[in-house]
Amino acid sequence: MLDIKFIRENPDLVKQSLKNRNLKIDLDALIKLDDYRRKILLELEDLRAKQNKANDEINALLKAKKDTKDKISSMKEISEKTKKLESELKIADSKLGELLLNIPNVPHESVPVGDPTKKKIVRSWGELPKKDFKPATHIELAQRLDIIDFNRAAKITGSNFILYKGWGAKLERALINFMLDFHTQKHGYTEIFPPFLVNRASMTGTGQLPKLEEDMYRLKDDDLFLIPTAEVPVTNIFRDDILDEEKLPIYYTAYTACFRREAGSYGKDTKGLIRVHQFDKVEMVKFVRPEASYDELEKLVADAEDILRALGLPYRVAVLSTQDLSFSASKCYDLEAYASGVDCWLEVSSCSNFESFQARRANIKFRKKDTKKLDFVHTLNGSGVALARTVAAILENYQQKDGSIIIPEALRPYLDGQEKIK
RNA sequence: GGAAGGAUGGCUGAGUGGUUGAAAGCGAUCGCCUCGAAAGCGAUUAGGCCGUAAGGCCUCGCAGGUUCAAAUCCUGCUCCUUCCGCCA
Repeated sequence: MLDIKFIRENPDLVKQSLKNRNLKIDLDALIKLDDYRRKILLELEDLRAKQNKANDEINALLKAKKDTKDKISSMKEISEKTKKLESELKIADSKLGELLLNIPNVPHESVPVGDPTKKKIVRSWGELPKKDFKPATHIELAQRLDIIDFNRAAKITGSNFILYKGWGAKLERALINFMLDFHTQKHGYTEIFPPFLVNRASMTGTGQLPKLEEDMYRLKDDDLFLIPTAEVPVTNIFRDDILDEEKLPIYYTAYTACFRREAGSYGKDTKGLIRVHQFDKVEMVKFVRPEASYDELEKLVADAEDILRALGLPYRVAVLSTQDLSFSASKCYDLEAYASGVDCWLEVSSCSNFESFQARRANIKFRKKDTKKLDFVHTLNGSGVALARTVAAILENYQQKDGSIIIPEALRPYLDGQEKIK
């Protein structure tokens, strides 16, 4: 979340950022509430100071074995006033806290302003595959090769779930291992295997709650949530912690399944692997010094790109515009892999800098080496990369005229040295 | 799921109503000593809010309550440990 002090001191900047995100939030009401809160706080502190003083006096009287009756009875009134103010303050605090939790991060100045069409392609890599036949979609290919069974997944669970089978299941597992090995061996990440269920505090820490509760799978009896991304458990590793500056930057990578209700997105990309309720993803998460976070973001994107290059998937990199930016992010690059069957650029990675937004919510600090003072870390995360769509791109781009799939070389060591799925 | 015990600063741990934001020890940092180090000695060593500052206020797992006054008493909750049960 944003620092209330920052909002108070930069109201116009925050208002402009809300406008750029196309959100209508009454910031003046929030500032007014904060004024009220601070006024009460001042009064209350004054009363408490009186109480503390009186306590010392009563104590001194007791020590001197003198009568304390008058003093105590005169303090009763103040005690009641204090209680009243305390409850008023509590109400104001919780209202303000709620409002603050719903203010999104301020986009970085380099982020294009406007609706999602304003996103900017900053670079691309690879040749679009040219085939002398009409490429099939991953759905057709998967069914023909009997490596994904959409119908039985729907029977077992519901629509938009995936059941991988045979070489499909193996391919999925190979991709996970390949990506984890790549990031740990070549990019210096430490591997994490976190819980797939998290509590409310964790979901609030990374910014999914309170705004996006209806997009999450929730276990009502236990008030736990299925993670929508490994970002949630991995970022929350350091919730309420103070890190040493020497330990920064910290790079973590984790495979997890990701669960998304995708409420309200019916009818959009609902076929095949493009939009599903459960998918696998290898995620990268960074904890860095504030000055370093934008350089780290570039490196993070490069780390994700390396995966797509190693897999030989043509892709492009886009900076998202202010209205496309997620709630907690200040800047985000999307990686889009081209898939020839559906003839679409598929979003397979989102790499974001959250600056101190998540760190403030989750209370993740570090102690500066020189001044010994505390400051919030900056957090970043990026997919490296999301699997279902990547599988679609691999199947479609590597398909042969006979319907078989050439396995990208980088994956062969993970697939018994096999060169083809047929 | 049942029973018992516990949660205090970076760590260990004292503290059962008022001078305790908190003893003591460890660790850490700085200084003295030393050629250098160890040992020893001395000092410093929680975070947040308000304030230019002086200073004030808050915080002893969380939330309520009792009281003039709560780390300390009461209630609820969360988490941890141990034992039993169940279980991959």
